[in-house]
Amino acid sequence: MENTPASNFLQTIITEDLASGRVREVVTRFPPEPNGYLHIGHAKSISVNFGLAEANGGRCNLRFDDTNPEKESQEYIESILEDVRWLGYTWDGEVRYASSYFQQLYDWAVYLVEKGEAYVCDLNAEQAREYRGTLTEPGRNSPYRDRSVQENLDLLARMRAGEFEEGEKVLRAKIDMASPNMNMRDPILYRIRKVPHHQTGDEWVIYPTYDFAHGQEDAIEGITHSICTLEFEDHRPLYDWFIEHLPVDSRPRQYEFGRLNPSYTITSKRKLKQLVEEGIVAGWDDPRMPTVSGMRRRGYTPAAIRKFCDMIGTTRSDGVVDVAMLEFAIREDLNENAPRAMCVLNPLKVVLTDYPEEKLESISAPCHPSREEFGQRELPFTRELYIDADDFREEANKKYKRLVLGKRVRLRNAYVIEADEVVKDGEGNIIEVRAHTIPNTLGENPEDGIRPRGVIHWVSVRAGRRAEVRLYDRLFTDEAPDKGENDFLDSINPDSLTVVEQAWIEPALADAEPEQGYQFEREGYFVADRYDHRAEHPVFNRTIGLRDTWTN
RNA sequence: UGGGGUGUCGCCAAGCGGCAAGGCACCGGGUUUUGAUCCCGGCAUUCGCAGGUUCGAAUCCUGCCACCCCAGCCA
Repeated sequence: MENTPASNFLQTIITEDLASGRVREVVTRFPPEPNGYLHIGHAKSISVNFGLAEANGGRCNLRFDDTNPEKESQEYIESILEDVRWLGYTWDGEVRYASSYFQQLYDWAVYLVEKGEAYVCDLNAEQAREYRGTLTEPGRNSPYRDRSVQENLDLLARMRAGEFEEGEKVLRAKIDMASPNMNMRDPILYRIRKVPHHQTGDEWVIYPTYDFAHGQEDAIEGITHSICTLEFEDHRPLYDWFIEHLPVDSRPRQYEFGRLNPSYTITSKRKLKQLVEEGIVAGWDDPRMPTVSGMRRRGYTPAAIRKFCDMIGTTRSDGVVDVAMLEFAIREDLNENAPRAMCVLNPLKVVLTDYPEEKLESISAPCHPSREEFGQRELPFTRELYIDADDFREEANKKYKRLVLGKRVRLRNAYVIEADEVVKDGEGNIIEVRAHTIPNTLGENPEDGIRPRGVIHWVSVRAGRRAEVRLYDRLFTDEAPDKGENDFLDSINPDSLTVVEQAWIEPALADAEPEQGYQFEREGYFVADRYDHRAEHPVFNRTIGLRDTWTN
């Protein structure tokens, strides 16, 4: 995998650390909590963490930060593993779990208690909030702050033994209730949760908080650069506090970068989960979802996602990235790598009156306009064809480069035809166009010098196959569905999915492998649905339309 | 009225005292059996604002403004 030596502030830090000898090797980690599916924002984090390790000859771990069993599940673990692999990354060694360090974390908690730097607090959640103060007022010390080491040790052991109920007691670090940084106001290290954990079962009834766990997990694994997003910046002093006050044998450092916010998209796990649970989308992997699995099903490729992550860069500024950049990345990949095919989405029958009824001609056409190695495919050509209804008008001005009554058009990869008359139903709708072929125009221009006005795609009525095509559009109509007071559900795009039940495809397409991407010429990029596509019932999803610069 | 951040073209983003890279988008033109691709060309006398230092500033200093994050026993 080519890795552009992405120059960003993190690489600068790493380069200096390597040069100064602060670290001998770069070790990063991607630490998802298994409480939802990975989305495009995670893809950026993955790209940053694995990318930096790779670019510097280092390693990157995959570690589940599973410290809150209430919200986590094995299903999420499996989806995350699959997504990271699909994106093309290989983590160092085995998959890690924060939960496998629970005993070590507990021992360190005991260590802090023994040093008089942590205490068991009996304040309930509401009281704790009151004691914590506000952004502008300092907090007050908990009345339980000065318990003896002996008592704290006893209480902590009993918390672990399950002698207290949830919410009754917590273990807190003794730092500074007057700190302007809320995170330093005696943060909670352990809380009681009498729920089974997906990895440790019922072994524990107390669980460490993110703050008490994350840095130590990094230290245990020898992480040199612990990279996270901006909202954790205020936690860094606490992260460092634990590393300094605990007998850990490695000194990881935390660095933060700006989160990815694509326009017309939401990346809040909570809200994505809501879309799934309320049935607004078909699931976490619905092609309209910004999840890795959704994008996969939509037809995005790992290469395109990685390219996009490279394009947007890694900085500490917080902005909205135009989804057009993501769309550019997938178009660029598919333009280069997707075989071409023809599919008529809105069929209108054309009868070539000069073409014999029984005749079936097999026309060989290239699978890609510039990559010969893609080979050729056979296109059956017959008297009756389907073209797209939008590609025919009874009359039109010169700017309309398609079929017009009395005019000529090139059938892609086949003959030039000329429209002679239209057949309408009782309501005046055009139901058929009668036309004739211009002789010797297969691969040649008309001998009379009259050039066709354009090129349109087609599929044989007799030899073509019916297909279901799902046309996806952006899920939200608002550029920032999440912004300020906006309720993201108010800007759901009612037309984000249009199912075309009777599209017509060239026969070879029925045998497409699931997940194979194609360019349906003049229409866009499509992918054979990962789950529903079958030769007997072809199903294609529109990944993204072709760039369209046609201005009326 | 606390603390932590960020402000360079519509969007992303280089730049780190020597006189504004690149990409996306957009706008022209050329090629084309995809109104696609490709190819050429255009697109910030200006870097949130105001002062100051300097021969010289987006880059240094001062002040101001805007936006983001923090008061979960979530991560």
